[in-house]
Amino acid sequence: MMNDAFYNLDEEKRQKIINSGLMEFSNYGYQQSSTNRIVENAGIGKGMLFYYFKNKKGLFKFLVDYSLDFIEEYYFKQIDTSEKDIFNRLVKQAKIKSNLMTIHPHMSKFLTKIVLEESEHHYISEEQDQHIEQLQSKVQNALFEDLDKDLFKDNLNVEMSINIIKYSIDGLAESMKTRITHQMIEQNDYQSFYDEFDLYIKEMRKIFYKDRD
Amino acid sequence: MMNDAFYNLDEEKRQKIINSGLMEFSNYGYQQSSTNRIVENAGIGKGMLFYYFKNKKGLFKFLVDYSLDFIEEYYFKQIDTSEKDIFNRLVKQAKIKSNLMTIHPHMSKFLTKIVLEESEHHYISEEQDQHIEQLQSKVQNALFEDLDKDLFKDNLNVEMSINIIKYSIDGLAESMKTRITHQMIEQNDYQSFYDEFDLYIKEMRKIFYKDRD
DNA sequence: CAATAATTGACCAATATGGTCGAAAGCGTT
DNA sequence: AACGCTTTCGACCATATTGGTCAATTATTG
Repeated sequence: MMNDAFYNLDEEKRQKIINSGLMEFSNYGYQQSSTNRIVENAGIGKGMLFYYFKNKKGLFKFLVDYSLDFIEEYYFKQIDTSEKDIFNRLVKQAKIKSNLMTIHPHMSKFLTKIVLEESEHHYISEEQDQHIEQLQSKVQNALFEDLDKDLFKDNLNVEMSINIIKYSIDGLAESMKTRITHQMIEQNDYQSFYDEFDLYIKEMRKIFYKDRD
Repeated sequence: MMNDAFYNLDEEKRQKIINSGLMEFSNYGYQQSSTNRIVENAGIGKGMLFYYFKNKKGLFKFLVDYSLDFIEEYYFKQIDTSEKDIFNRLVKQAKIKSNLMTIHPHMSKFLTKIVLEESEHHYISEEQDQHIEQLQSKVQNALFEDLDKDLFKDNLNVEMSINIIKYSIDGLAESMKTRITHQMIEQNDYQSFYDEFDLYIKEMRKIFYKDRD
């Protein structure tokens, strides 16, 4: 599936190739993706792609494995279920997600695509499919397992409340993503977003959690 | 942009062509879309597409106009701002959305694409761009204008609450979309979803609105 | 310097692209 | 049936793109 040569490449070049592949596949899907564009964006000669990976399918499979392994390493090693407060946990998770975007801007979209789109499944092996399922249930656990339900107001349905909180934070993060301006990226100034985010968390604590005594 | 002949087509055929176009463009974006696939899915000869519309760009522009007009007609004529209860309003809006999916399964994705994706904007005229903006602000109004804020609990920030409610309903609808099974579609049985939806609405009323006396 | 590894891009057959056009078919009028 | 007009088709076109190959070149190593 992958030549040793690729493994021995210097990290910068490897990452450039990986990023180029992730971007292409996440933008176009497997079929419509072009190996020509991939090598162009990666800044390597056409031949190398087929030297490192024997063909297009080999590259795709490698990227699936790479992404799954990366997420497992990067994402789960940072989340601890000892945190019993759902807000702390979700905020931390949102931060991890946003950090991931700076390291691997296209991995998130790539993974979403291979998980959701039926058509991509033809190019994913049985093992990889199992790996994906296992990962998904791990996410579910990491988010909802072992929370302190006593923090919630007594009259609330905790499970529903947790979902409402999760949807809200996701929606809020999504809304912020579309509201980011070029100026903010250049100046690396996301303070107003952090502030807004904190305000919402505070408001939701007030809504869902018992009043502090 | 469009031949009269297309206008005089019988409705079924017209819709098949429109749907085929919407599907293609929403799945692949303008550049990657194939006129060959469009005519194939529409069940017409290649020549007809360029007889009705003079070229690919003409078809695309027509679809943009058609979709914007359709939404304006279909969507806004159904929403009334006399409804002062945010939940009633949002639930109605969710229903309209889901009805739209049965009439024009790909229009929603098509519109999302032309609104969000930078690349598609090259193929959209100035007028159309203005039409889009105007529509977006109308949506904003239709959702949030003229609500009865007294229904909310006194200690809540109403604006934030409304956003939380909106994100939750969107997230819930999205989650349900992915959980739909083939079986359910065949049997046209969405009762369990309606029930679940109602439960969430009831819970959120409890959370955000003052207790009934 | 020789052997080996890494790298390139011109090149390939195959396919797909947006678009054309001549021919045929339909259809209403005379 | 003969006419003119509109519709319809799909073979066809030049051009571009596809995934993939490979002879030739350059770096690296022993």
